[in-house]
Amino acid sequence: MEEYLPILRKSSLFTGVRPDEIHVMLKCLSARMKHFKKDEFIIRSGDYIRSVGLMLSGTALIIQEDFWGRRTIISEVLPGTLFAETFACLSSIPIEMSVVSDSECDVLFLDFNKILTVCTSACSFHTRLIQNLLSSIAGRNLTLTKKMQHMSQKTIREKLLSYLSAESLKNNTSTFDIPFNRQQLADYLSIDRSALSNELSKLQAEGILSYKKNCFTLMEET
Amino acid sequence: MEEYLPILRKSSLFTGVRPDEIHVMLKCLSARMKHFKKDEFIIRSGDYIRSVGLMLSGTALIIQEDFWGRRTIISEVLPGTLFAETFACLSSIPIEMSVVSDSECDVLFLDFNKILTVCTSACSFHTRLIQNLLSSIAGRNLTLTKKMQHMSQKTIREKLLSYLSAESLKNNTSTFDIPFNRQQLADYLSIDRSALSNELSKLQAEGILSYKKNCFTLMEET
DNA sequence: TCATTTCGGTTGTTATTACAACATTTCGAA
DNA sequence: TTCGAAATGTTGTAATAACAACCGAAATGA
Repeated sequence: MEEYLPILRKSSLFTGVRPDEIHVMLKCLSARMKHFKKDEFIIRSGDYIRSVGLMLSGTALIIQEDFWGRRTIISEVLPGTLFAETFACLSSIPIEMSVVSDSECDVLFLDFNKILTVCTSACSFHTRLIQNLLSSIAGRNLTLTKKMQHMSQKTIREKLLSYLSAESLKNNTSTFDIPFNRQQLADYLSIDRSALSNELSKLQAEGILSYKKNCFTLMEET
Repeated sequence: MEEYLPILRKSSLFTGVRPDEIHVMLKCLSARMKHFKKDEFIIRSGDYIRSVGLMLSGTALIIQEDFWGRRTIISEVLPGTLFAETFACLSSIPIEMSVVSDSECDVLFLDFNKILTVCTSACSFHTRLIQNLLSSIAGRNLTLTKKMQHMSQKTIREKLLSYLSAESLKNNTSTFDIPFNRQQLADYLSIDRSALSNELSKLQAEGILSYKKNCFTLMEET
């Protein structure tokens, strides 16, 4: 377990917690580690979740199956990633996706109720843990809300302007870098890459914005 | 304040809390009520939020402005609605939307840190409050994730099947009712209503599904 | 009951997008 | 520097969607 301390320290759940405290906390939370071989179910769709998972080593895939059994990979779980928090918070709803190991894995499971319930005054760190958990979920919330706003626009042009406008406001400047290359941006907005490039050209030609590589400038209305 | 007890009881924040307890809690949390006239800022974009808001009476609009100053209404805040939770959790990030009263309003503000920090053993209800807050945010998270999965599909057909498949799995049956009429479903998926109807017809003709009003049946693969 | 409105489906036209194929630029490694 | 690979931009075409206009059925309510 000791060996995974660096991973734990970097995880969103334990940010701001001193290494020596983490040790005490794991005891207090009766955390349990479990080993998985490749291609085992870590969480099975339909389960009722009472623990959050924290990937210590190895990788897993979050997978969803539709009515006809077609599988979609929702995301990858890398070391240090917290997963299943949402369904741990909503323990009355069965989880609608599976987590399957993609290599040998060590996973730490933390009982959700123990995180919530303050045990003794000595465990003051509970507050911090709860804060981190809330931040983690709220952060994802924010990410999703933003992406949704862009994606709910009808045309590629509107999606682009919605995204770039948000980036501009976030950075509080009309000139800014974006963290995506063209293909990544296209994937993020669920559009075609070449159509994206094309629309960018048009926007530039019309004087609505200008760009060079990943650096964009939005123009004030004339 | 007394008059608003029914509203508070119905709010997601106080579910599971006894009416007499709510009274004590409000004191303990040093909740403060504020009155707004129509068209006043309840929360201003760029603010750093440290309290969650709970609408007691009246309605407000959550509004966003883009780079060019174009306004979009994100949602409506009705009595009993909790708002600004996400940014209260992420207090280091300035809020990117404004809340503006759409009529005379009474709003209850609850200090976020006081909700998180357990004060005395007598205030055991903190745990419940935190649980409710987590559930609220996690619930929205789930809603957003689902919608995102449907919306990120490229064609209307794929969006529809993604949505219907999810509904089917949620209800654990291949025949189920959906809570939307055609226009609402189209709005939810950000597509055109007539195009939606059209695609439904085709899907039925192809024997992939059948429907009658809001009742749908998905067919097994032949 | 009848009148009216709302809702869902259909069709044709136009606009937008995806896709493929290819050109150009950029960048890093040999 | 030169070469090759990856990223980005451009263009044409086919597929798809939005939009408008319309019809009929169902719901509503006077």
